[in-house]
Amino acid sequence: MQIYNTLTRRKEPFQPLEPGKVRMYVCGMTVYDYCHLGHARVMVAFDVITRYLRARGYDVTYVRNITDIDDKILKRADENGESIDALTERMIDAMHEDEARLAVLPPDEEPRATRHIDDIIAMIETLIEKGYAYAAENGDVYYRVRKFEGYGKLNNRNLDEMRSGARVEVDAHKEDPLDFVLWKAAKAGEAHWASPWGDGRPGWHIECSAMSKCCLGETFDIHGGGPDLTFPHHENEIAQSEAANGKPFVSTWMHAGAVRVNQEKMSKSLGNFFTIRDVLSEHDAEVVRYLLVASHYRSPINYSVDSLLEARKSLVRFYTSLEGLSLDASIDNGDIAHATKGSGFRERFFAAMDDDFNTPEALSVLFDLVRELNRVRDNDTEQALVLAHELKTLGEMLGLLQQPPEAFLKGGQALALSEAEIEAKIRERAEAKAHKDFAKADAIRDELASQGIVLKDSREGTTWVAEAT
RNA sequence: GGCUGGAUGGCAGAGUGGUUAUGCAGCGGACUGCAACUCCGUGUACGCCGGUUCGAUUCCGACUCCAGCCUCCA
Repeated sequence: MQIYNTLTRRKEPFQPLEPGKVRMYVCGMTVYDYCHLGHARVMVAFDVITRYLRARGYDVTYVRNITDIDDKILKRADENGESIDALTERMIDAMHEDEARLAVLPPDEEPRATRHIDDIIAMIETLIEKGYAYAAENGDVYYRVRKFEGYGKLNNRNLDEMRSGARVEVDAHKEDPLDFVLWKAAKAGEAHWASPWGDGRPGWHIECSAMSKCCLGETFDIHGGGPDLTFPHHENEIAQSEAANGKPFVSTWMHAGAVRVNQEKMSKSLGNFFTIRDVLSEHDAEVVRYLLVASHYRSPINYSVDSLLEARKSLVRFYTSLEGLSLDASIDNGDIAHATKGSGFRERFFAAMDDDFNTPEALSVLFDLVRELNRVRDNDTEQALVLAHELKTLGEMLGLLQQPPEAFLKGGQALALSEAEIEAKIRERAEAKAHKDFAKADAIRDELASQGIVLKDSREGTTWVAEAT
């Protein structure tokens, strides 16, 4: 396998520190608001990565943190007139709901900043002891950026150049404008924890250094996150962890691409974001997931209703080919391996995924598989079943194609008629057809079509599908 | 200004130093009472200018444009 490493800016052969085992940390959400599609992208991308690594036989430990104390949280709780706990619990529940609907499997651990204050304080103390941090008079503790030799290596940044054009906050308590805060003194009435430097709360970056160490150790395989975290967040994590531990922090840095709207990054600060729940109130969750998987995880994707409709059409093709084939456990896996031998779909799928998780390429293999399946399904049911089973198995590695086909094809749209009413119309039309009253039959079909219901006649009878609108 | 990516056919989106991506849409055919689904066939492509090469969309350099980061942001 090879994976693109942000640190070296190239694809590298993937070599876990411990053979057969992958330890991965992904920066999760700051829980002061509902997740938007940008968050969905990161969740889905690393979900696919985890699923595939496991399918590949790795024992994966996937840790994704929750930032549950932070300036934005304090502000929002205050605005809402609710407690910090109430706000963060509410948002964490919402996040779990959202990801479950998107078929994102839960990470193995979800450490929360507020539950690791001791680890955070311990790490800051180590940094002070080693001369990488200093406590200021106001009770803040800062990281001494110039002391860390490798600072800027993740982003290819030069400290002196940063200084000139930078919009770095000037703070009288800092020795150097580039220094960043590790511990923030609490103002009167703010949430706080006791520390050697007085009451306060952790800075944003330190929690990930402390929690990743706690959950995965001082050095681990993969660290991931959104596209806007490379600087300063991940750069600062490297500085903190490597200075404190005296060891390399992470082998492979992975960053997802941005979700855009009208060619502009979807973000909180631009206010152009769509929350996951808003999108899911109008669109099938699997369609949204498909949209995210249909592009490579590092490419930017542009969000639009048109792109969702296209995603739906692709899924319709997949599910249509699976429709009517009963896939139960009766198929023996050994038989499948034998029967699909030579077809090469699985090999091609794995080859695509081995190359930096190339999901678009992997999907193209599945489309080829579908064509083959449709070709054989009328005269070789056994082979069709084998292929359908293979399609579902490979689809699962992408978190797709696990619904009953009929459920997907008939659902996802708000229909004006109930299923029973539709069935009644179909019977009425069948009767008309039997009497060669094609005008009436066509009228019924057109009537249903106008309500987004497409009829499909076949030898076995008439079925229907909800059309994307 | 500095640092990253990117520019592919009507749209979306992979990939490759010389050979079909794939999906949607289009066109022709098969199937169908007519359709839908499906199958078969088919057209349209690699930002611009140079260089390397027998040959470049693919490698190198310049240019133009786009996006991201440099401030909280996934």
